[in-house]
Amino acid sequence: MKDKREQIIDTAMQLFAQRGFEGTSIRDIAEKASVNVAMVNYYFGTKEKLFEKIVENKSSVTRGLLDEIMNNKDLTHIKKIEAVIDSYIEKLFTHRMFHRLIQQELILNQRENLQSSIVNNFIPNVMIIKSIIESGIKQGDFKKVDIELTIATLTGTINQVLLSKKFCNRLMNKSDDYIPYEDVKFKKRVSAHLKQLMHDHLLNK
Amino acid sequence: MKDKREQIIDTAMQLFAQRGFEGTSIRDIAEKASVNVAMVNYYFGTKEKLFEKIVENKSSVTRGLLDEIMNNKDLTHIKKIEAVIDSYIEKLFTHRMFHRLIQQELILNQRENLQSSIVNNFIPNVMIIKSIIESGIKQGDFKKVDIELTIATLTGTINQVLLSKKFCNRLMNKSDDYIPYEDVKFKKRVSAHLKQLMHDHLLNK
DNA sequence: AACTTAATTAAACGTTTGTTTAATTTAAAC
DNA sequence: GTTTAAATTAAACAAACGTTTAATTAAGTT
Repeated sequence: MKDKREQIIDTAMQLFAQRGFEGTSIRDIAEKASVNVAMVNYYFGTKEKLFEKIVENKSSVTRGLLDEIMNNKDLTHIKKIEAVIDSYIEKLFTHRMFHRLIQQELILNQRENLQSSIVNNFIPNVMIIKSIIESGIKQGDFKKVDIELTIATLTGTINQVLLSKKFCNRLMNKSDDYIPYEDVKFKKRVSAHLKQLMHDHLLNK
Repeated sequence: MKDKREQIIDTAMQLFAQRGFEGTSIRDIAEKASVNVAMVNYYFGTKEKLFEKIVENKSSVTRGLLDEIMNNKDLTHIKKIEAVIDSYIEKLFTHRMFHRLIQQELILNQRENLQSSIVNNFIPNVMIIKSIIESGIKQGDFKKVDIELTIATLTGTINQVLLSKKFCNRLMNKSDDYIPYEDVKFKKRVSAHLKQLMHDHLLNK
């Protein structure tokens, strides 16, 4: 049995991701987490601080993986890009609730500090991918592409299928109750597409 | 001078797009639109109906353009794809407030009917692009790609730079007050990237 | 000019909201 | 077993919310 603090965080993240920050009341959270309403403010002070705590908590987990890929000298440039793709898909699909939450926060222009910290948290990842592509271009493995927009394509494609289940299912001709994100076959399909796309786009032939 | 009904719709769309549906109060809308609070309910009944009216209003405008492209027999397959890209960028950049609004609604899982109608509204566009790519493959102009995910890449890339100004500017190394969506050079850059990407990905060489 | 409908307003209504209080229970320390 | 602090509760609070009401003004019709 998780302790109540954790229970609140987990429940709040789910509800925030589903209904948005303003769309979720503290009473909603408390009820679903089976705790008293006052416990939320007791542990976190305010609703906004709870929100920040969620982002803070999860962000710390998602580091260091891309560094390994970049520094792995056994991999060619294109293999590194492939590893980045798989790492990204795995991470975002697994933590999709949290990912939806911060994407919403990015689109909304409320809470500037939080938005800044989210962006700042993402920039190092961008830089790593950027340096891989730059190196690939320098050494003649890759074509001279628009690096920043190529990164936008990578993340944008994943977001497009990840952020709305309904949209994804209609696009893929699946039924509404199908959950693509838990289907290994679907993950592999997205991975295969992005790898093919990057092969085509990056490699000098 | 616009009439008050229009003024309410325009203001509400802006605020909904910026702050979300629940994050925007009727009083906010009324104040910014310089009308009495009661006018919103007088014209639209409820806040939710106002929201639906906005989506309904705008959706009707955005049709018919892709059909022309598809049926234009002077264009090769790849030229059609290029035309689709430019048409999409133009449309989404111009109506970016509205686009943010419906993207938010897609991510949120509230208001199922509205979500369905948004998805339904988008599917015909998907089908047109799909049929272009299918035809291209059939006639040997295009490679056998993952059609659905290629469409996700097209829309996802645009969304990625369109939905959050702050994210876009940081990715592109621009200052925070720069508004990329009103800069023709930026539009052309996105267009050029997507065309290059689709050339690489689709064309049989 | 009288009448009718539409537009507009300020005020009020009942809920829901985030948060606080004050009292009570549980757990830990001595 | 007594003391002290932490955890938990039900109740209350003020503010903000969407919406309605009832009264007033403006516009259009006969």
